[in-house]
This record gives sequence, C-alpha cells and structure tokens, in this order.
Amino acid sequence: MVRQPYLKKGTWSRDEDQKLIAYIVRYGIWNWNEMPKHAGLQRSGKSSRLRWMNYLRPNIRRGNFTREEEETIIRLQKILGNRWSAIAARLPQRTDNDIKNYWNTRLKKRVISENKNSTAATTSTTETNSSMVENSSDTDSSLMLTNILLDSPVSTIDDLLEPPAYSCFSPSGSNLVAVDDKYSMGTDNNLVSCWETQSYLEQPQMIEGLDWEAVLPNSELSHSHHQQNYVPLDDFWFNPLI
DNA sequence: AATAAGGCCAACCGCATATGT
DNA sequence: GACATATGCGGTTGGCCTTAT
Repeated sequence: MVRQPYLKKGTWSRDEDQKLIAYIVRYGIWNWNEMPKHAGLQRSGKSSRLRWMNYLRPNIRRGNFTREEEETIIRLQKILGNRWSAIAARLPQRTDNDIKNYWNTRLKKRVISENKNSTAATTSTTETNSSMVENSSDTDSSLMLTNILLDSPVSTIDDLLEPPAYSCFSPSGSNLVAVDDKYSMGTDNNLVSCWETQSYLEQPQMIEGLDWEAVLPNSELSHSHHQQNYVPLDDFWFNPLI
C-alpha cells in the first residue's frame, strides 16, 4: 500500500505563497497535481489551485466592492442564481469565491430586506412586469428581463454565460492583452495565454529582486486587518519595477 | 478587562464535468 | 464506450477579528 505523503492544510504561509508564485512564474501551469511537489510544497493540487485562483493570480481585485459591482452581482444572481463562476466572468477582476462570500455575508441580507420593504409598495408595478413576461416563452422572457436588467442586448442565454473577451495585463506591465477565450477554457489557460503573448522566458528574472515583504498577502502590510484596498500582487503584476 | 456573539473570509470537501487513454 | 484522472464549481466550515455587553 502506497503511503500518501503528508499534505498540509489550512492557511497558506508567506513562504508557501512565494514558492507557488515563483514556480508558476517560472514554469507556468501544467498539472495542478504534480506542480506542488516540484514547487517544494506539501499541498494538494486542489489546494494550490484554489490558492492561486482566489488569491495569488494577477489582476485580482479584493475587498471594497463598488456600488456598480454590487448592482451587477444582484442583477446577475437574480437571473443566473448561484452560478458564481458565471457571475464572476462578468466581473473579471473578482473571483467566484469572493463574489460568493460577498453575496452570502452582505448582499443576500440586503436583497431580502429590500424585497420585504418593497413587496407591498410595488405590487402593482410587479404585476405589470410579470404579465409582460408571462406572455412570452420562458426563454424569451428571461432574455427580455436580462436585457432590461443589464442594459445591453443579449440574444441567447449562452451569451450571458459567455464572458466578455478576457483581457489582462502582461506581467511586464507594458501591454494590455485581449484574449478571446472560451469560458470553458478556464482562467488557468487564460493566464498562460496572456503570458504566452509576452516574452514568457523573461518571467524568471522578473521576480528576482521582488520585495516579497510588500507583495505577499501575509506580509505585515496586508495583515493589518481590513486593509481591503490592498491588492497583494497588483503592484507586482502591474508595475514590477516599483 | 473579560468574554460572548456575530461578521467576514480563506480554505476545505464532495460532487460534476471535461479530458485523456 | 468504459474507465481513470484532472479540473471546475458551489456549499460549507473553521478561525480570526470586531463589536457589544
């Protein structure tokens, strides 16, 4: 019987983050199950992937959802339900986990209370709208509703699930690269796609001399609680020369 | 000052789906 | 087509922090 190597769980340390970033920057993403071993991590591929996707990958915005983002989440949740990845695809800098957490801890309560408050007041308006929807097929009506809510035409429900052309900044911070990727490709591939358009081999040098103390999420800077505006890697990805 | 309660969020778990053989 | 493996997704949990008492 093959003994499973010890796999660490729980919060990621700064050192682990550093190892994972350094490895991905150098070798890219190729196999989540194998990568952690080669990166010197005692973590499962699943845990590593999650850490990367939700926290370490470039171009992630954290905390402080704007009013517009809140409205978008509320609208899309109404239309799509708890399809967080589909919702996140419409908010490219947000992770599905972040959106899910934000919804569960704040927006859901707000929506429920607003619905309670507005139920009595909007009965007549709602009746008008619902009769409009009822007169068409289910698909048509939901699309109509979608168009109204999103202020942009959606011809099919697939259009809604299809994210806008994915765009990202190259690690060098010099070029904005638009990548027209299929949602099913996943963000892992998007990342590689973005980097491939750059001089990918330059990446290893880029991280040398990087001030990890300032960059990594577990640094003292980011540890001061509720420093939600601080985006751990933005400085690095957007302007590595800072 | 102590501690209980609640909020928040990172991370885990289990299941579904995609991909490779 | 069947099976194995990898990846993606959403629900849930555990622990830290803040606030109230």
